[in-house]
Amino acid sequence: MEYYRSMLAALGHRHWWPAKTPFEVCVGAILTQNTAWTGVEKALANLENAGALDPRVLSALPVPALEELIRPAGYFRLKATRLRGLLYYLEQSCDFDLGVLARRGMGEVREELLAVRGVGPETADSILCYALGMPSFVVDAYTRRILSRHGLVPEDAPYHELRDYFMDVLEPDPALYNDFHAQLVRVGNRFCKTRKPLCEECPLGSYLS
DNA sequence: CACCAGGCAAGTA
DNA sequence: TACTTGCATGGT
Repeated sequence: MEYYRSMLAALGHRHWWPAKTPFEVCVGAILTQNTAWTGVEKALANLENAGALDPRVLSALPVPALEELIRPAGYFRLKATRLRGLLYYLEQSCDFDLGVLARRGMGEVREELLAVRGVGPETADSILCYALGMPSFVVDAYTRRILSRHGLVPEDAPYHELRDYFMDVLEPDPALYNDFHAQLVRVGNRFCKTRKPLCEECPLGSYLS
């Protein structure tokens, strides 16, 4: 919590995820897997220009066409199938009305998302938090890097351990989880860019006080 | 040129 | 169960 207060003071509220609609969040969550956001932006722009940032239009799109549109996000064949899988789930579970999912129990929806091929814990939590407005803490590479380098968790700590680390302490407040993860990404992006063990300039230490 | 980016699943022993 | 590998483009 001290980290959060410090980052909040330094950076201000971020209220995050660059997307216009909850559905766009779902698409972005798949596209950004192990990929720089710049490529994802291009892919999303392509989809937008094609009028395909709509669940029904996107579902009707032939796979090769979809692959071409998302090519700049990398792993395009893989992600095309993953998107189809997620679309199928969204249609079956709520007929593309994400508000319906948002009113159900978080644990239940999380399990269902994890059962979709190509949806792992981070993607599921991103959708829960940023598309459905639920208090599911998102752990990503930056989160792990920042916490482990500050000796708060082992470097190879499993996903759920990091998630619990936050959720055991924080109130289940969607806006808080949203902003907190955004802060971590911002700090990681600016100061812990590399995978290599040291990030000398990382000023998180100075955020603690 | 080498390395990295907001993961995940499948294959191997 | 615990490693390893494939997936692909674009930027530094």
